[in-house]
Amino acid sequence: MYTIGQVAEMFGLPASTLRYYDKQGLFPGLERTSGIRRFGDTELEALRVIECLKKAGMEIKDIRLFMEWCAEGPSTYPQRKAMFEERKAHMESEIAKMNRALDMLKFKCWYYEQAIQDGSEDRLEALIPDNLPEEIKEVYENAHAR
Amino acid sequence: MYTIGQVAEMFGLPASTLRYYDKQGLFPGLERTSGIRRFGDTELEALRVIECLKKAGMEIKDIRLFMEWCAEGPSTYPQRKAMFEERKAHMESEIAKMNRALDMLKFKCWYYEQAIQDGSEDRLEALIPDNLPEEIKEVYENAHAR
DNA sequence: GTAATACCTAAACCTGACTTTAGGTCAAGG
DNA sequence: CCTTGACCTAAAGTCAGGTTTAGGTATTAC
Repeated sequence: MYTIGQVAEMFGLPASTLRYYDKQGLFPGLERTSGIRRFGDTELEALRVIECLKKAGMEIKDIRLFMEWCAEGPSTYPQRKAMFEERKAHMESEIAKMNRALDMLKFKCWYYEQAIQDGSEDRLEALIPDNLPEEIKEVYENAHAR
Repeated sequence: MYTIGQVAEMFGLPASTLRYYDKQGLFPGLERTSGIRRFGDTELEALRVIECLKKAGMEIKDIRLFMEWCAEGPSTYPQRKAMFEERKAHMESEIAKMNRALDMLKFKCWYYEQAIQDGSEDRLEALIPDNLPEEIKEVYENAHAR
């Protein structure tokens, strides 16, 4: 069992955030001894899941719903699974979009590299979009793909 | 040249957002005819870059800085390149983190699949962390890697 | 002529996710 | 004893990134 300060330390979060999560209902079964929160393995695992679901773009109120399902027992396995499946799909599409944005960034890095060498964008603008060198063509096309 | 409504349509954004971006200085050279905004190729390209940089986790005020550099001419190529390089690195690390979170989601999907079949988490809990089947072991380890 | 559209502005409002503030309890150390 | 540190609460404040509102102009459609 850990105090709020220890958990804050472990996860690199301010204690105020943990209190806030608790208030939002993210630790349904959290115990206390004389008013003081006691974080156990359940809560540490919950926190790992919270970090994951937040990175997956989920809102606090939906994470709370998941935590409530966990507290309800086996009857909610299907809902829990469906939530993870939905998040997985969402996240895969987010990662795909980010990779496209990343290709745009790569292209811009190459572009400014050239522009610095040339001293202007003139030569470069003549290359876009059909006369790009092989080395960068694919990145450019991926970045601009619909 | 396009009106705000046409651009909104093209990018699937509300016109209010485009006005907001303009107010935040994201279209430094935007022209107007009798008060009405006229979006040209420069602004469309700016908007593509804005969407990219937003996806890369950049704040509006930093995007404005970039747009101002663009308006200043070739002397700012190095700053612009540095900004993109920094964003590229940031984004690569974000994508890596998201892939770890995704592996957590994949693991949870598998976990609940099993739990539903078993009717409880008991057998499952005995498998974690050292007796997981090959099919899911790597995903689990990646998800929990420091 | 007047009504519907599409544009404009400034300013107020909203949301999510925290963070800060102000005030209080309690145990240990000097 | 009394101060320091770690905990507690409720409530107010903050911030980014928009969105909505209220009121106005200009063009086109009937």
